[in-house]
Amino acid sequence: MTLTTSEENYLKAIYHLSEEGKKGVSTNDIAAEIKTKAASVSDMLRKLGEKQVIEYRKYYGVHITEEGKRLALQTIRKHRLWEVFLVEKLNFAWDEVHEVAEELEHIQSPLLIQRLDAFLNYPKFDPHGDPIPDEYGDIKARPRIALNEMQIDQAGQIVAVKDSSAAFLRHLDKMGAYIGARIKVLDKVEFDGSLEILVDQKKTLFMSKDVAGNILVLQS
Amino acid sequence: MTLTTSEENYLKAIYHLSEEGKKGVSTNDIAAEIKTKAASVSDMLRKLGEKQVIEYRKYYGVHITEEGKRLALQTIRKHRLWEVFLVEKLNFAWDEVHEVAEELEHIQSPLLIQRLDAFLNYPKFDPHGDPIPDEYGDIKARPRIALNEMQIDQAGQIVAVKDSSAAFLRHLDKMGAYIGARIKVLDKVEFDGSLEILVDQKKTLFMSKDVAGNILVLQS
DNA sequence: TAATTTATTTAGGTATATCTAAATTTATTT
DNA sequence: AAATAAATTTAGATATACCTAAATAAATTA
Repeated sequence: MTLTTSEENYLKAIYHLSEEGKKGVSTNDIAAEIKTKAASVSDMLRKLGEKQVIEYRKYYGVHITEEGKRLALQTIRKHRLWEVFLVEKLNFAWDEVHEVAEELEHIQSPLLIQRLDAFLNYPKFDPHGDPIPDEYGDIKARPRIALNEMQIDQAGQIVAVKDSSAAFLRHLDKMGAYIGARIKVLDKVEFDGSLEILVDQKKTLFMSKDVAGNILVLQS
Repeated sequence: MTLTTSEENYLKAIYHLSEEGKKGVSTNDIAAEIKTKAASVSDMLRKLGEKQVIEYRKYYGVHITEEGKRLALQTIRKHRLWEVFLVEKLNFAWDEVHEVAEELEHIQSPLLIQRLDAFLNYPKFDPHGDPIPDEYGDIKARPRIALNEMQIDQAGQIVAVKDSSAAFLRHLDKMGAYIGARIKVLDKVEFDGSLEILVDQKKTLFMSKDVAGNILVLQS
């Protein structure tokens, strides 16, 4: 079973949307994710349904099949390995890699990915802290908590963001935080839920509850 | 001006065919090079003509324009840089890289290529000994020399054969030589012009002037 | 030079992946 | 439960990049 670039992109979007809620994924949600029109999505869902990578019941959304999940995870694996390469070897900033990885992930060569994985020393997480599936699609989970849910005096390391848009990543950088930073919650303001954070044991900064809710921390 | 993947492939083929003979490139030659049908080529030539990357006169073949040459050289640059990456960093054999590089060359990101170039330490030649154009399309020529024209004690690497018939390649193999082998000329016999060659710093062999004349070496 | 062969182009068709607009189904209100 | 709103699908177009078969131009041969 081989998929076109476009089919891979749809399947990846469906996989990501499936992970969020447990229910079926809607046509409109997919259209928003892919930045295309609902009519185009309907067309593609019929095709993906015929290829058995999703279960498609007209008007009732889709569920990804086991085979679909396997294929989506392979694409995700490639995307994240390329991101590691771009950041660690080519000195890209971690907020510059997404678009290029979006292209690189569609290169078809199992040998290439196998060798790239070895060259990068079998990384388990990408520069955004997201786990890299192994060649069988297995993911090493790492329990993460949203920063706004941490208690005062708790410490940890920023490992991911929920919304990884360039805009948000830039904002994070501007504040003085970054993925990989070691942080500690100094205070939580009762009034609006905002937090005072110590970064790398030297810099303190304030962030809103919403920003903190978008940051995932590995507690230590 | 941006070209589609397909347009880039046609332009690259036209560039390569242009380099061989100085005359216009024919529709059928392009079809053979791209492995497509003449009718498809005619369609594409009209399009490339409109984009001014070739001069197209119906029934009389095409000539590449300066802009077309510039774009073709950029694609060739990307292709060859990726080949270097695959061989030097991912341990691909030099004869395994072409297909993958054929895909990688179409990734659109000037920054990526700039960084890749730096990461590879600005290589001037790819693993086949072909020169890598710089970002302005300038090529550092390093003419390949026939093995029988080398001087005693000169060293290099076998990068190609003029006659690539199965019979000749079998003979080469039987002698203990192969494309990619590092060689050194130990002696040239005055009597018949035959040569004594050291292969991979361990094995010596003799070959006739005619055989040596069919082998192209990249001097080091 | 006329006839024939070869090369090339045009005409018309297929498949993918989009789109807009209209039709239809499902969900929500009143 | 009927009316309305929202979501989704279908119908019909467009663009790319192919294809085969037919038409036509150019080159070659008799």
